[in-house]
Amino acid sequence: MTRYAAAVTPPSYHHGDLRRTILAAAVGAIAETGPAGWSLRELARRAGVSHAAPAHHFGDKTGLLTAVAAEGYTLFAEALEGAGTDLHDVGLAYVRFAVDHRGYFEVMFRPDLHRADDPELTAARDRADGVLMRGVRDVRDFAPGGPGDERTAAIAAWSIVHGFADLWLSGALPADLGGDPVAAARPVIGLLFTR
Amino acid sequence: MTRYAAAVTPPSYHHGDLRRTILAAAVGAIAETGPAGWSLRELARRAGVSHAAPAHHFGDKTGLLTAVAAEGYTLFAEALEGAGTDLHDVGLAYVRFAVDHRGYFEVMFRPDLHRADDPELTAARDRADGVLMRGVRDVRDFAPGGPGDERTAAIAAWSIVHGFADLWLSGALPADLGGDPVAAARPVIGLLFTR
DNA sequence: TGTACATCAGTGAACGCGCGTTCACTGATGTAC
DNA sequence: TGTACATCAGTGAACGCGCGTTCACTGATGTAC
Repeated sequence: MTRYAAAVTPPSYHHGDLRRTILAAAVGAIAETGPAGWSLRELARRAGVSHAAPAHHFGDKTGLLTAVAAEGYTLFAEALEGAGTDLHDVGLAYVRFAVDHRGYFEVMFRPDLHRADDPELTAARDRADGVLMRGVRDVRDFAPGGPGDERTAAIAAWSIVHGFADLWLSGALPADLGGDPVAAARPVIGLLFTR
Repeated sequence: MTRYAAAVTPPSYHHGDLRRTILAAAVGAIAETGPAGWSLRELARRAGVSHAAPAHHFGDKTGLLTAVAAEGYTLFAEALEGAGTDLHDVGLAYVRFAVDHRGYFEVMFRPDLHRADDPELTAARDRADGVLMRGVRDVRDFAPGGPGDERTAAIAAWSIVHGFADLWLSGALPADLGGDPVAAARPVIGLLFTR
């Protein structure tokens, strides 16, 4: 009943959730054609709203991409937190997020696309960074020793999962790895820990 | 004397190396504002040629980016070959290339920007792939054992250097790593081998 | 060596188009009384 | 409960602009004789 309430509600002059609709359309468009493969007008057409609506909510394309990145980092932090405390699992969650939320991921690590001083973006990114670093701090067993090694280990773990995700998304990895990026990443990441 | 011959040569109607000039301008523009941050007309202005010249040589933007990627893969293969046979050194050369030739690197792993069936691009990429894979095949000592492990090790090595380079270029890594990406990458990559 | 001609790299004016932006307007919603 | 009004999300027409593309033209170079 109420499940379909939104669908049967007669179209109103006020959309109600235009901001969210535009954001979702942007994420979809980015996943399909990259952060530069569309115009604000095209996005509005896609979302079924007037072409002036995106500007009304986000100002310009940079503002919209900043909002995408901010929401992306929030979802990212939640995904990593949900993976638990084992660094191996956090790494797999990293890869899974990148593949499942390509539209967010492709914008998050492109600061040239953001409004750098946006407080919402900064807060969301700091949160995600915190989760990543906390995960690493708990695992000293693959850092041979010494205080400097811990950070080196953190960057190595970050690099290997980030690199795998990026190569997977770009289609550069051999096709016979199969269709499941998380399964394919498991032994690769494992190589960093088991020795 | 002849060092400055090109500079004092009177301007001729025929440029002589327009293709190369445009290519160089494109690589510079990409390094500064990314593969989508400029138009063909803007590029022509930058190169000091007529706005119709880029189309004359490359057809459209995809054609130009395809040529950039093809030349990039050729330079990349040379850089990796020049690093020798030690996989650790090849990895550092990978990072150095990405940072020193950002304009090429940013296009190479973005197949959505290329004309996929371009024979020159395909040949250049195959060559670079060959160098990478040969480097890995020589180093079995960090693959715990078994034939499947060798490929896993190859992908792990590729992922860690690619990820480090990408994170460095995006500015995501902590600032106190210093200004030399190759020096910063050395212990990180080392973590994959020494155990 | 000189002349005539074909070739083709590169030019620049002109075009139509989609873009971002502006702005007066519409109409639903919330609030005061 | 009813009326009046303020607010503001969203619209749609109009604008000027830079873009990619086309195309007739220019002029340097190479070749034939």
